[in-house]
Amino acid sequence: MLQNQKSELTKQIILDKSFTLFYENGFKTTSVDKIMKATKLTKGAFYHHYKNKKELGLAVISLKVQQRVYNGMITPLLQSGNALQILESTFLDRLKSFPVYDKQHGCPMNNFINEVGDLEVAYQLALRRIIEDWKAALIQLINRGQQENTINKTVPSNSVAVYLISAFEGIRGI
Amino acid sequence: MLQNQKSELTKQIILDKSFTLFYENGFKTTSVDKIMKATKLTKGAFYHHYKNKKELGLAVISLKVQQRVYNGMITPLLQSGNALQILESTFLDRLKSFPVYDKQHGCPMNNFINEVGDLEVAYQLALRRIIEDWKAALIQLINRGQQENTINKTVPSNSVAVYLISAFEGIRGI
DNA sequence: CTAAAAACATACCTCTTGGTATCTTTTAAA
DNA sequence: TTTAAAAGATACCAAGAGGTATGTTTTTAG
Repeated sequence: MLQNQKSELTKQIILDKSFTLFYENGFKTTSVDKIMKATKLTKGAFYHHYKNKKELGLAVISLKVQQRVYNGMITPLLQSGNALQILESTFLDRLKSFPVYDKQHGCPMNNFINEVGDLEVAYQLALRRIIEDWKAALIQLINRGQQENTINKTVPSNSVAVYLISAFEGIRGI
Repeated sequence: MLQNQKSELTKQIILDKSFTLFYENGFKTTSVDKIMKATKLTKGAFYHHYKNKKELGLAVISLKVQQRVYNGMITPLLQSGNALQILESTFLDRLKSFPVYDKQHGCPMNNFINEVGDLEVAYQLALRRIIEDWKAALIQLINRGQQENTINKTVPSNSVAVYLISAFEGIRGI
Protein backbone atom coordinates (compact mmCIF):
# COMPACT_ATOMS: atom_id res chain seq x y z
CA MET A 1 0.00 0.00 0.00
CA LEU A 2 1.19 3.49 -0.79
CA GLN A 3 2.72 5.26 2.17
CA ASN A 4 0.63 8.42 2.11
CA GLN A 5 -2.52 6.42 1.47
CA LYS A 6 -1.74 4.21 4.43
CA SER A 7 -0.98 7.20 6.58
CA GLU A 8 -4.21 8.94 5.61
CA LEU A 9 -6.16 5.76 6.21
CA THR A 10 -4.93 5.19 9.75
CA LYS A 11 -5.41 8.84 10.59
CA GLN A 12 -8.99 8.50 9.42
CA ILE A 13 -9.52 5.32 11.40
CA ILE A 14 -8.23 7.01 14.53
CA LEU A 15 -10.39 10.04 13.81
CA ASP A 16 -13.55 8.02 13.26
CA LYS A 17 -13.11 5.87 16.33
CA SER A 18 -12.26 8.92 18.40
CA PHE A 19 -15.39 10.72 17.32
CA THR A 20 -17.54 7.74 18.16
CA LEU A 21 -15.97 7.21 21.56
CA PHE A 22 -15.96 10.90 22.41
CA TYR A 23 -19.60 11.03 21.42
CA GLU A 24 -20.56 8.02 23.46
CA ASN A 25 -18.41 8.49 26.54
CA GLY A 26 -17.10 12.04 26.46
CA PHE A 27 -13.72 13.48 25.66
CA LYS A 28 -12.08 13.41 29.05
CA THR A 29 -13.07 9.86 29.92
CA THR A 30 -11.96 8.49 26.57
CA SER A 31 -8.28 7.72 26.90
CA VAL A 32 -5.81 7.38 24.07
CA ASP A 33 -5.38 3.77 25.12
CA LYS A 34 -9.08 3.07 24.69
CA ILE A 35 -9.12 4.67 21.28
CA MET A 36 -6.16 2.70 20.06
CA LYS A 37 -7.55 -0.51 21.48
CA ALA A 38 -10.67 0.15 19.43
CA THR A 39 -8.65 0.73 16.27
CA LYS A 40 -6.61 -2.46 16.85
CA LEU A 41 -3.52 -0.31 16.57
CA THR A 42 -1.09 0.79 19.28
CA LYS A 43 -0.07 3.92 21.07
CA GLY A 44 3.04 4.16 18.94
CA ALA A 45 0.90 4.60 15.87
CA PHE A 46 -1.16 7.28 17.56
CA TYR A 47 1.73 9.44 18.66
CA HIS A 48 3.31 9.03 15.27
CA HIS A 49 0.32 10.70 13.61
CA TYR A 50 -0.86 13.07 16.34
CA LYS A 51 1.24 15.30 18.55
CA ASN A 52 -0.99 14.75 21.58
CA LYS A 53 -4.58 14.23 22.67
CA LYS A 54 -5.35 17.91 22.39
CA GLU A 55 -4.42 17.90 18.71
CA LEU A 56 -6.69 14.89 18.20
CA GLY A 57 -9.53 16.71 19.91
CA LEU A 58 -9.12 19.68 17.61
CA ALA A 59 -8.99 17.40 14.58
CA VAL A 60 -12.18 15.67 15.63
CA ILE A 61 -13.92 18.99 16.10
CA SER A 62 -12.84 20.56 12.85
CA LEU A 63 -13.02 17.43 10.70
CA LYS A 64 -15.87 15.41 12.14
CA VAL A 65 -18.08 17.62 14.27
CA GLN A 66 -17.95 20.52 11.85
CA GLN A 67 -18.83 18.26 8.93
CA ARG A 68 -21.81 16.96 10.82
CA VAL A 69 -23.18 20.38 11.50
CA TYR A 70 -22.57 21.51 7.94
CA ASN A 71 -24.23 18.48 6.42
CA GLY A 72 -27.17 18.47 8.76
CA MET A 73 -27.86 22.10 9.50
CA ILE A 74 -25.94 24.53 7.29
CA THR A 75 -25.78 23.18 3.74
CA PRO A 76 -29.55 22.51 3.63
CA LEU A 77 -30.11 26.20 4.34
CA LEU A 78 -28.38 27.19 1.14
CA GLN A 79 -30.97 25.67 -1.20
CA SER A 80 -33.09 27.90 -3.35
CA GLY A 81 -36.81 28.06 -2.65
CA ASN A 82 -39.15 29.48 -0.04
CA ALA A 83 -36.91 30.65 2.78
CA LEU A 84 -39.36 30.04 5.58
CA GLN A 85 -40.10 26.56 4.33
CA ILE A 86 -36.41 25.75 4.08
CA LEU A 87 -35.88 27.02 7.60
CA GLU A 88 -38.73 24.96 8.96
CA SER A 89 -37.99 21.76 7.09
CA THR A 90 -34.27 21.88 7.85
CA PHE A 91 -34.87 21.97 11.58
CA LEU A 92 -37.77 19.55 11.58
CA ASP A 93 -36.17 17.08 9.19
CA ARG A 94 -33.05 17.06 11.27
CA LEU A 95 -34.86 16.48 14.53
CA LYS A 96 -36.93 13.73 12.99
CA SER A 97 -33.94 12.07 11.38
CA PHE A 98 -32.12 11.23 14.61
CA PRO A 99 -32.01 7.56 15.51
CA VAL A 100 -32.26 6.45 19.14
CA TYR A 101 -28.48 6.41 19.32
CA ASP A 102 -28.28 10.12 18.58
CA LYS A 103 -31.12 10.96 20.92
CA GLN A 104 -29.40 9.18 23.74
CA HIS A 105 -26.05 10.85 23.27
CA GLY A 106 -27.14 14.39 22.49
CA CYS A 107 -25.42 16.76 20.11
CA PRO A 108 -21.72 16.10 19.60
CA MET A 109 -20.97 19.80 19.25
CA ASN A 110 -22.95 20.72 22.33
CA ASN A 111 -21.31 17.93 24.29
CA PHE A 112 -17.90 19.24 23.35
CA ILE A 113 -18.89 22.76 24.31
CA ASN A 114 -20.11 21.64 27.69
CA GLU A 115 -17.17 19.42 28.39
CA VAL A 116 -14.04 21.04 27.04
CA GLY A 117 -15.35 24.39 25.86
CA ASP A 118 -14.24 26.33 28.88
CA LEU A 119 -11.04 24.40 29.42
CA GLU A 120 -8.90 25.16 26.40
CA VAL A 121 -9.00 28.32 24.33
CA ALA A 122 -8.22 26.37 21.18
CA TYR A 123 -11.38 24.29 21.61
CA GLN A 124 -13.43 27.37 22.30
CA LEU A 125 -12.34 28.93 19.05
CA ALA A 126 -12.91 25.82 16.97
CA LEU A 127 -16.39 25.33 18.38
CA ARG A 128 -17.27 28.98 18.22
CA ARG A 129 -16.35 29.05 14.55
CA ILE A 130 -18.86 26.31 13.79
CA ILE A 131 -21.61 28.18 15.57
CA GLU A 132 -20.67 31.42 13.85
CA ASP A 133 -20.90 29.73 10.46
CA TRP A 134 -24.26 28.25 11.36
CA LYS A 135 -25.49 31.59 12.61
CA ALA A 136 -24.30 33.39 9.49
CA ALA A 137 -26.12 30.92 7.25
CA LEU A 138 -29.31 31.36 9.25
CA ILE A 139 -29.11 35.15 9.12
CA GLN A 140 -28.50 35.06 5.39
CA LEU A 141 -31.53 32.87 4.82
CA ILE A 142 -33.76 34.98 7.06
CA ASN A 143 -32.64 38.14 5.28
CA ARG A 144 -33.38 36.55 1.95
CA GLY A 145 -36.82 35.55 3.15
CA GLN A 146 -37.48 39.07 4.31
CA GLN A 147 -36.48 40.52 0.96
CA GLU A 148 -38.66 38.02 -0.84
CA ASN A 149 -41.52 38.74 1.58
CA THR A 150 -41.86 35.19 2.86
CA ILE A 151 -40.56 36.14 6.30
CA ASN A 152 -41.89 38.97 8.46
CA LYS A 153 -39.63 41.98 7.96
CA THR A 154 -39.84 43.13 11.56
CA VAL A 155 -38.11 40.14 13.10
CA PRO A 156 -34.46 40.72 14.02
CA SER A 157 -32.59 38.08 12.00
CA ASN A 158 -29.59 38.03 14.30
CA SER A 159 -31.60 37.38 17.46
CA VAL A 160 -33.76 34.82 15.74
CA ALA A 161 -30.70 32.98 14.49
CA VAL A 162 -29.19 32.82 17.97
CA TYR A 163 -32.51 31.73 19.37
CA LEU A 164 -32.99 28.98 16.82
CA ILE A 165 -29.55 27.58 17.50
CA SER A 166 -30.05 27.74 21.26
CA ALA A 167 -33.47 26.16 21.19
CA PHE A 168 -32.33 23.44 18.81
CA GLU A 169 -29.36 22.56 20.99
CA GLY A 170 -31.55 22.64 24.06
CA ILE A 171 -34.00 20.23 22.51
CA ARG A 172 -31.14 18.02 21.44
CA GLY A 173 -29.75 18.06 24.95
CA ILE A 174 -32.89 17.59 26.96
CA MET B 1 -18.48 22.17 69.20
CA LEU B 2 -21.28 19.62 69.29
CA GLN B 3 -20.50 16.48 67.37
CA ASN B 4 -23.50 16.36 65.08
CA GLN B 5 -23.23 20.09 64.39
CA LYS B 6 -19.60 19.66 63.49
CA SER B 7 -20.41 16.71 61.31
CA GLU B 8 -23.17 18.57 59.49
CA LEU B 9 -20.94 21.56 59.03
CA THR B 10 -18.09 19.69 57.39
CA LYS B 11 -20.52 17.78 55.22
CA GLN B 12 -21.92 21.11 54.09
CA ILE B 13 -18.45 22.52 53.47
CA ILE B 14 -17.56 19.52 51.34
CA LEU B 15 -20.88 19.78 49.52
CA ASP B 16 -20.51 23.49 48.79
CA LYS B 17 -16.95 23.22 47.57
CA SER B 18 -17.83 20.19 45.47
CA PHE B 19 -20.70 21.99 43.80
CA THR B 20 -18.50 24.97 42.97
CA LEU B 21 -15.68 22.85 41.61
CA PHE B 22 -18.01 20.54 39.68
CA TYR B 23 -19.68 23.61 38.23
CA GLU B 24 -16.42 25.25 37.24
CA ASN B 25 -14.41 22.27 36.09
CA GLY B 26 -16.80 19.38 35.66
CA PHE B 27 -17.49 16.30 37.71
CA LYS B 28 -15.01 13.89 36.21
CA THR B 29 -12.04 16.24 36.26
CA THR B 30 -12.63 17.31 39.85
CA SER B 31 -10.88 14.78 42.04
CA VAL B 32 -11.61 14.09 45.66
CA ASP B 33 -8.10 15.33 46.42
CA LYS B 34 -8.81 18.67 44.80
CA ILE B 35 -12.05 19.06 46.70
CA MET B 36 -10.47 18.29 50.04
CA LYS B 37 -7.55 20.57 49.31
CA ALA B 38 -10.08 23.35 48.73
CA THR B 39 -11.82 22.61 52.02
CA LYS B 40 -8.50 22.54 53.91
CA LEU B 41 -9.48 19.13 55.16
CA THR B 42 -8.11 15.72 54.23
CA LYS B 43 -9.18 12.61 52.44
CA GLY B 44 -9.81 10.86 55.72
CA ALA B 45 -12.50 13.36 56.56
CA PHE B 46 -14.12 12.88 53.18
CA TYR B 47 -14.36 9.12 53.31
CA HIS B 48 -15.63 9.34 56.85
CA HIS B 49 -18.66 11.32 55.71
CA TYR B 50 -19.19 9.97 52.20
CA LYS B 51 -19.03 6.40 51.03
CA ASN B 52 -17.43 7.30 47.72
CA LYS B 53 -17.34 9.95 45.00
CA LYS B 54 -20.53 8.67 43.44
CA GLU B 55 -22.44 9.26 46.65
CA LEU B 56 -21.04 12.78 46.78
CA GLY B 57 -22.19 13.39 43.21
CA LEU B 58 -25.70 12.29 44.09
CA ALA B 59 -25.69 14.48 47.19
CA VAL B 60 -24.61 17.49 45.15
CA ILE B 61 -27.35 16.86 42.62
CA SER B 62 -30.15 16.33 45.09
CA LEU B 63 -29.07 18.92 47.66
CA LYS B 64 -27.44 21.68 45.65
CA VAL B 65 -28.49 21.42 42.01
CA GLN B 66 -32.09 20.61 42.83
CA GLN B 67 -32.30 23.53 45.26
CA ARG B 68 -31.00 25.86 42.59
CA VAL B 69 -33.62 24.82 40.09
CA TYR B 70 -36.38 24.99 42.65
CA ASN B 71 -35.39 28.44 43.89
CA GLY B 72 -34.81 29.87 40.44
CA MET B 73 -37.36 28.18 38.23
CA ILE B 74 -39.99 26.18 40.10
CA THR B 75 -40.98 28.03 43.28
CA PRO B 76 -41.55 31.30 41.39
CA LEU B 77 -44.12 29.51 39.24
CA LEU B 78 -46.28 28.76 42.26
CA GLN B 79 -47.17 32.38 42.99
CA SER B 80 -50.72 33.56 42.54
CA GLY B 81 -51.45 36.06 39.80
CA ASN B 82 -51.66 36.19 36.03
CA ALA B 83 -50.29 32.83 34.87
CA LEU B 84 -48.85 34.06 31.59
CA GLN B 85 -47.12 36.94 33.30
CA ILE B 86 -45.63 34.64 35.93
CA LEU B 87 -44.42 32.32 33.20
CA GLU B 88 -42.84 35.13 31.27
CA SER B 89 -41.26 36.94 34.19
CA THR B 90 -39.89 33.77 35.77
CA PHE B 91 -37.96 32.88 32.65
CA LEU B 92 -36.89 36.40 31.80
CA ASP B 93 -35.96 37.35 35.36
CA ARG B 94 -33.89 34.24 35.68
CA LEU B 95 -32.03 34.78 32.43
CA LYS B 96 -31.37 38.40 33.30
CA SER B 97 -30.23 37.55 36.83
CA PHE B 98 -27.23 35.49 35.81
CA PRO B 99 -23.85 37.07 36.51
CA VAL B 100 -20.95 36.58 34.10
CA TYR B 101 -19.79 33.65 36.20
CA ASP B 102 -23.00 31.75 35.55
CA LYS B 103 -23.05 32.65 31.90
CA GLN B 104 -19.57 31.30 31.45
CA HIS B 105 -20.23 28.01 33.17
CA GLY B 106 -23.68 27.22 31.85
CA CYS B 107 -26.42 25.47 33.75
CA PRO B 108 -25.22 23.15 36.53
CA MET B 109 -28.03 20.72 35.92
CA ASN B 110 -27.49 20.64 32.20
CA ASN B 111 -23.76 20.21 32.71
CA PHE B 112 -24.39 17.23 34.93
CA ILE B 113 -26.79 15.74 32.42
CA ASN B 114 -24.28 16.09 29.62
CA GLU B 115 -21.37 14.79 31.61
CA VAL B 116 -22.57 12.00 33.84
CA GLY B 117 -26.16 11.63 32.74
CA ASP B 118 -25.61 8.67 30.51
CA LEU B 119 -22.97 7.05 32.65
CA GLU B 120 -24.70 6.06 35.86
CA VAL B 121 -28.36 5.18 36.19
CA ALA B 122 -28.48 6.74 39.65
CA TYR B 123 -27.50 10.11 38.23
CA GLN B 124 -30.01 9.78 35.44
CA LEU B 125 -32.81 9.25 37.91
CA ALA B 126 -31.80 12.10 40.20
CA LEU B 127 -31.54 14.53 37.30
CA ARG B 128 -34.66 13.29 35.61
CA ARG B 129 -36.60 13.86 38.81
CA ILE B 130 -35.62 17.51 38.88
CA ILE B 131 -36.77 17.97 35.30
CA GLU B 132 -40.00 16.12 35.97
CA ASP B 133 -40.74 18.40 38.91
CA TRP B 134 -40.00 21.44 36.81
CA LYS B 135 -42.16 20.14 33.99
CA ALA B 136 -45.04 19.36 36.35
CA ALA B 137 -44.95 22.88 37.80
CA LEU B 138 -44.98 24.37 34.31
CA ILE B 139 -47.89 22.22 33.18
CA GLN B 140 -49.84 23.11 36.29
CA LEU B 141 -49.31 26.80 35.71
CA ILE B 142 -50.23 26.58 32.05
CA ASN B 143 -53.37 24.64 32.88
CA ARG B 144 -54.32 27.24 35.45
CA GLY B 145 -53.77 30.00 32.91
CA GLN B 146 -55.96 28.17 30.43
CA GLN B 147 -58.76 27.80 32.95
CA GLU B 148 -58.49 31.46 33.86
CA ASN B 149 -58.43 32.39 30.19
CA THR B 150 -55.05 34.12 30.28
CA ILE B 151 -53.41 31.42 28.19
CA ASN B 152 -54.67 30.13 24.85
CA LYS B 153 -56.64 26.96 25.47
CA THR B 154 -55.50 25.24 22.31
CA VAL B 155 -51.82 24.97 23.25
CA PRO B 156 -50.74 21.55 24.52
CA SER B 157 -49.40 22.27 28.01
CA ASN B 158 -47.20 19.20 28.12
CA SER B 159 -45.40 19.97 24.86
CA VAL B 160 -45.05 23.62 25.74
CA ALA B 161 -43.53 22.72 29.10
CA VAL B 162 -40.97 20.44 27.48
CA TYR B 163 -40.24 23.05 24.89
CA LEU B 164 -39.75 25.82 27.46
CA ILE B 165 -37.34 23.70 29.45
CA SER B 166 -35.42 22.66 26.36
CA ALA B 167 -35.18 26.17 24.99
CA PHE B 168 -34.17 27.60 28.33
CA GLU B 169 -31.43 25.05 28.77
CA GLY B 170 -30.28 25.59 25.22
CA ILE B 171 -30.00 29.31 25.75
CA ARG B 172 -28.14 28.70 29.00
CA GLY B 173 -25.77 26.38 27.20
CA ILE B 174 -25.09 28.34 24.08
C1' DC C 1 -11.92 11.02 84.95
C1' DT C 2 -12.06 7.31 81.81
C1' DA C 3 -13.30 4.65 77.81
C1' DA C 4 -15.46 4.24 73.62
C1' DA C 5 -16.98 6.21 69.57
C1' DA C 6 -16.90 9.74 66.22
C1' DA C 7 -14.05 13.08 63.50
C1' DC C 8 -10.15 13.78 61.16
C1' DA C 9 -5.07 12.98 59.50
C1' DT C 10 -1.31 10.29 57.34
C1' DA C 11 0.42 6.95 54.62
C1' DC C 12 -0.08 3.90 51.26
C1' DC C 13 -1.95 0.81 47.35
C1' DT C 14 -3.59 -0.17 42.74
C1' DC C 15 -5.12 1.33 38.42
C1' DT C 16 -5.37 4.57 34.73
C1' DT C 17 -3.76 8.52 32.54
C1' DG C 18 -0.93 11.22 28.91
C1' DG C 19 3.35 10.95 27.14
C1' DT C 20 8.30 9.27 25.82
C1' DA C 21 12.07 6.21 24.35
C1' DT C 22 13.28 2.75 21.69
C1' DC C 23 12.74 -1.11 18.93
C1' DT C 24 10.95 -3.60 14.63
C1' DT C 25 8.66 -3.60 10.24
C1' DT C 26 7.17 -1.63 6.04
C1' DT C 27 7.57 1.50 2.17
C1' DA C 28 10.21 4.67 -0.95
C1' DA C 29 14.17 6.10 -3.42
C1' DA C 30 18.96 5.22 -5.31
C1' DT D 1 19.46 -4.56 -3.56
C1' DT D 2 20.83 -1.57 -0.31
C1' DT D 3 19.58 2.36 2.71
C1' DA D 4 17.04 5.90 4.75
C1' DA D 5 12.78 7.35 6.25
C1' DA D 6 8.12 6.55 7.57
C1' DA D 7 4.81 3.53 10.08
C1' DG D 8 3.91 0.95 13.75
C1' DA D 9 4.85 -1.99 18.14
C1' DT D 10 6.63 -2.60 22.87
C1' DA D 11 8.05 -1.17 27.10
C1' DC D 12 8.27 2.10 30.26
C1' DC D 13 7.57 6.39 33.35
C1' DA D 14 5.70 10.03 36.44
C1' DA D 15 1.53 12.00 37.88
C1' DG D 16 -3.01 11.68 39.30
C1' DA D 17 -7.14 8.96 40.13
C1' DG D 18 -10.31 6.49 43.68
C1' DG D 19 -10.05 4.06 47.64
C1' DT D 20 -8.26 1.62 52.10
C1' DA D 21 -5.79 0.89 56.46
C1' DT D 22 -4.45 2.72 60.32
C1' DG D 23 -3.02 6.25 63.05
C1' DT D 24 -4.23 10.55 66.13
C1' DT D 25 -7.33 13.90 68.03
C1' DT D 26 -11.76 15.42 69.64
C1' DT D 27 -16.27 14.73 71.53
C1' DT D 28 -19.63 12.06 74.16
C1' DA D 29 -21.38 9.10 77.66
C1' DG D 30 -21.01 6.73 82.06
